Amino acid sequence: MPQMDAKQAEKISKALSDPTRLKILSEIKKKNDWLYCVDLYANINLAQPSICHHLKQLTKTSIILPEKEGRNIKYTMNNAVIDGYIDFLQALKK
Amino acid sequence: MPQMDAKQAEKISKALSDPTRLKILSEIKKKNDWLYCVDLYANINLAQPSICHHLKQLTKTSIILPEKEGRNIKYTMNNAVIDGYIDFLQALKK
DNA sequence: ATAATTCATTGAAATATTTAAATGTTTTGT
DNA sequence: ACAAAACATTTAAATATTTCAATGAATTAT
Repeated sequence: MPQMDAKQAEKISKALSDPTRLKILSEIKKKNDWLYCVDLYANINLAQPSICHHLKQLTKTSIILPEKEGRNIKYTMNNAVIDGYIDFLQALKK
Repeated sequence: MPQMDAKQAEKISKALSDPTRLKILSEIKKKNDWLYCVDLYANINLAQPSICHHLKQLTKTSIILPEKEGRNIKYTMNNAVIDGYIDFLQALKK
C-alpha cells in the first residue's frame, strides 16, 4: 500500500465519524467474513436509503468492499485501507 | 489507557476529518515539541477565529494538549489518544 | 410475463459544520 | 494606568451532512 496522503486520511476520518457507520463496521467484524445488506436493515433503526447512504460513504473510501451475489450485496472489511490509515496516524505522533 | 469506545472513536474521527486540523497536527509534528498558536496564524490562510475553532476541536478530544505560557498558548501532541484510537481501529479488522 | 425482493437514486427537510467580523478577556510593555 | 498583543467567544452566513418518502433498476420466483 502506497503512503496515504492527508487528503485521503481526511476522507477516511470523515467516513469513520458517524455512529451508524461505526456500527456497520462492527457488524461486519462480528460476522467475521461477509455481511449482507439485509442484516443491516434488520439491526439498524434507520430507513433503507439512509443505510444505503452510509454504505456508500464506506465503499467510496474503500474501507469496505462490496460484492454482488444475485440480488444481494455482501461487504467485507478492507484491512489494507485501515492499515494505511493507521500508518498515517502513527506518522503524526512525535 | 482504557479501551476506547465507539462514541469516543467517532469524536476523534470527526476531529481528524478536516484539512485544516490535519495541517495543524502536521505542524505540531514538524515542530517536534511545542507549537505556538502564533505559528499557525502565520502558516494557515484562515482568520484567527477559524483557527481557534479548529484548535478547540482538537483540544476538546484531547488529541492535542494546550499549555499556557504568558499570553501565548502552546500545544503538544497527545500520543496516548492517538494510540487508543489506533487500538480501536485495529480491533475493527478481521 | 408478472410480481416480489433487494438495493440505488432523487429530492427535500432538518441539522451540523465551517468561516469570519465584531467584540471580549487576559497578559505584557511602557 | 494605559496601550498593545495573544487568544477566546458570540453571532450570523454559507456550506455540508443526515435522514426519509418516493421512485427506479436489477434480480429472482411463480
